[in-house]
Amino acid sequence: MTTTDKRREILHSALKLIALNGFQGAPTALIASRANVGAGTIYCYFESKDVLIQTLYEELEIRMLAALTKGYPGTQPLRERFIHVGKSFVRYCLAVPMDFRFLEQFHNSPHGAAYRRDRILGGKDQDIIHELFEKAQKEQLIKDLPKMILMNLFFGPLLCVVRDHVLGFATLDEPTIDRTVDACWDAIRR
Amino acid sequence: MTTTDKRREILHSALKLIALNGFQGAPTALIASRANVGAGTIYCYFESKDVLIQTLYEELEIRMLAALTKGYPGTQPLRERFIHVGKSFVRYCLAVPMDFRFLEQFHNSPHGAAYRRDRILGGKDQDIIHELFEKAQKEQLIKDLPKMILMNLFFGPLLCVVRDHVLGFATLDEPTIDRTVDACWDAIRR
DNA sequence: CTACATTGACTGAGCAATCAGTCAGTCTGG
DNA sequence: CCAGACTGACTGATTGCTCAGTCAATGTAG
Repeated sequence: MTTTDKRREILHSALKLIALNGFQGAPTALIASRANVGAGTIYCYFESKDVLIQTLYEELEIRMLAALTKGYPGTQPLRERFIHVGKSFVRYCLAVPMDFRFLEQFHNSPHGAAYRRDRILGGKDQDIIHELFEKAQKEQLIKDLPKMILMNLFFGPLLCVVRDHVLGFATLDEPTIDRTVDACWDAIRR
Repeated sequence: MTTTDKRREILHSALKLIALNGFQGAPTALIASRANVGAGTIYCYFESKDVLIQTLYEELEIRMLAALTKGYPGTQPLRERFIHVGKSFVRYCLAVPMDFRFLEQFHNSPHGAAYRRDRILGGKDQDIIHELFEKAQKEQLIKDLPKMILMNLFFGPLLCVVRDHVLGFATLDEPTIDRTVDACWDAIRR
């Protein structure tokens, strides 16, 4: 087993434990043993448990953004772009439920709040999705509300619906996903 | 200070600490000292920390449901009832941000998942809000989607928007609240 | 004085992080 | 080609700390 394998095993085992049991239910000793690695090995690769978690978060966020961007219909009408992003978001989350649960745990923790504060107050929020909302607003296709509210109107329900599915409270099939994303568009369109 | 006062002080101090710092950041020793009470006194009133948290949750949930029900326009058109519930929800959460933060912490914890599972699978979910969605669906005023998805479409964005306000990422004024709730109605209406 | 409420030092469990030690793999001098 | 020195990735018992919960001692109301 190479050095990189161990690092990957540690990240994977941490992801799984945190997704299933929360930060509480993922002691370093358990992360190590599930990764078939000594307790100290974690600290060869990561300065602290916090750094491990932060690293994991950043990797998952990059993968998520890539999934939303993949196949992005940049030339089609804006409405189609919103629908694409919404569906991609739901499908990606359902495809990697562990990643989704981890991201949720992270967001609802002191880590998450701090991270978000940095991003928003640091003006670092600038990606394809922010662009999309700004353009649609300029073209008066969507309601005249603060961008953050529009984003919550669109993604808020999707987040809730995916959570309910992943936790086993509901079941999402393809047609239901499509119609839910359409409903989110109804919320923001003029 | 009477017996009841101490109980209330303990609950209040726990609420505040958990809302601000999460379950992690609310050790029983600190809850007790902030309540001007000995560490053992908590256990005169509550079997365990878990029971204390559960009790607190149930009290807050009752208050919240009361706030949504207050002034409920049971005779007006269904749309107006939705708007009333939506606005009441947002206003109440903004009025008691600590309660809101606590409820969020609770929902995003093992406690919350277990509680929710009991409610949903036990078929205990039957209140004025569920009634409202069912009636609107029977009258074909709202979309033909599973009730749980409709509820997420309506309340999901409100939850997100209130969270952003309470965490200081955004500011909600009255007109914005009104227009956001209207947008949530657009999401579910036919 | 009695019965009960309250206290806070204490206990044992569980935690993140450490570090002295191990050993497979690599290098070096003969 | 090989024996012996060396390296550093890896290990896991240990450390120091925090926490929920306990209980003997103390306070207090009737």
